[in-house]
Amino acid sequence: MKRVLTSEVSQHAGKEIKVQGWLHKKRLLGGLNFIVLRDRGGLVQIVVEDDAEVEKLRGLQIGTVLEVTGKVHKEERAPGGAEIREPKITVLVPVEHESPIEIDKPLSHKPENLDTLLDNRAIGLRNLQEQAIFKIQAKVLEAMREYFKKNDFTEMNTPKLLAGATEGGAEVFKLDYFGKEATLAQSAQFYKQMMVGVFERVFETNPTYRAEPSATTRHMTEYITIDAEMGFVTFEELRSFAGGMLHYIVNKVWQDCDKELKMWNAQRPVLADPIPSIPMKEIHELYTKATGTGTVGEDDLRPDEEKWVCEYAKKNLKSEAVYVTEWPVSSMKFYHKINEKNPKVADRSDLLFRGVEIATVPMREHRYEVLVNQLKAMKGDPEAPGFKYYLQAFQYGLPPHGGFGWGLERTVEKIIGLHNVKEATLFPRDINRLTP
RNA sequence: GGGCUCGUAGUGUAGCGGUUAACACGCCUCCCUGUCACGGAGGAGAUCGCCGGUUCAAACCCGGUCGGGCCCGCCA
Repeated sequence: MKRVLTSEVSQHAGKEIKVQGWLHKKRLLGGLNFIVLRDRGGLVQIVVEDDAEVEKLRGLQIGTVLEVTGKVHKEERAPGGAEIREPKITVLVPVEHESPIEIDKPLSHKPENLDTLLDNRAIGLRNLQEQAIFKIQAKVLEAMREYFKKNDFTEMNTPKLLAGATEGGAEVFKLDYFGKEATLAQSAQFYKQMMVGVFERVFETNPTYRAEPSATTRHMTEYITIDAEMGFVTFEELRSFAGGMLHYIVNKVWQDCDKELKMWNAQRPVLADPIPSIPMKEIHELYTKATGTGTVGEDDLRPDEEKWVCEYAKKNLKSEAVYVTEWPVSSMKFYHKINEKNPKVADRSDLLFRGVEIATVPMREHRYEVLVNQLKAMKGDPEAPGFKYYLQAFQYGLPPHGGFGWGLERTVEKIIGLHNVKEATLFPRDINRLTP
């Protein structure tokens, strides 16, 4: 007999079927008993009246792997409108140990309980509500891929084992590479720019590694970056493209993930089109005026300031996402493009969404000589292995281009309304966690 | 790296000097023919993170230590 998925059981009313899955819940009432079976399609209720069948489950815990054959009945009182009766139960894999965490009701996501949640991840993820986070994550990725493909991007994969740091700033992980020192990629930056010379438009969705000793709700040492780069593009076009992607993601997720979003009571974000922009200087002034905390003159936004400006944009600009523009050159990377009209600022925008930065969206300096000079000015050696091959691409012709690095887990966290990026990561890695 | 906090049955919490450490969920036994957070009766399960100190007496106070969390810095 062919296996039927729980989600398709109701289509087999009146027929004998076989289902396979995990014991999700036992409700033993006595003469009439209900067990709930979970498979990739969801849940199905099985009514067990035969004592001998009930007895097969004695001592077996949630998680036990079962095969059940029985007759499908349309039944209004059953969840999903159908159930399996007169079952013959076969225990495929008995589980005798009690589950370390419960999987049939919402798990605690309180910060102080995160350790339990993550230590028992393999079991906890069987919880339907936990699964929903990652179905939404998969949908976000699907939406991004679709959006890239519609815009004629080529998907690629660049190496994560590197000879040297790809850019200044973030700390890198160092490791032994057959006696030489290698690093883990802290960004696909250089490779995606090189690939502009090949495909014009490229993207990848791969891990990024940062050895930052950060212990916050927004940082991990390994996370997925959606890296994109496009040639022959103006700053305005680039910003419009990235903003369009957030719109596309939200539309897609709210179209396809209704059930999952409801499990978390996720509220659809209000987004203006185009995503509004506020220069950093103006944000500092507004924030200082509103809170009394003096940030005027600073070359970055404080975390609290990022939250504040998102609230401000929601209230005044009808958008829960906002671009921070006109970044001072004092905090720019050597490969960023300095604004042609105002040399005090770089052509960079950070996309803030519901209080956190989810993407950095800058233009790159594409002129070889200018780029080398900017590198040297920041004490970089153009001959170093980390830079040499990167610069080669420019020497042989790269058009004006720009791109972005977009944090997948932060995006999912904020779409759902979670409070820690680790909640939106299957097996998070941070300064305190390397397992499971 | 700095600051502030928290470690009590499998899980989530209460207790904050004084007999046997309490409650909920889960687990075990029994009852229960429409449950769906089933209900009812009973039961098992905790050297109160660890080490030391103060005290007649420490889960509780003090010091140290280990492990978390949150914020800042840094970063996406």
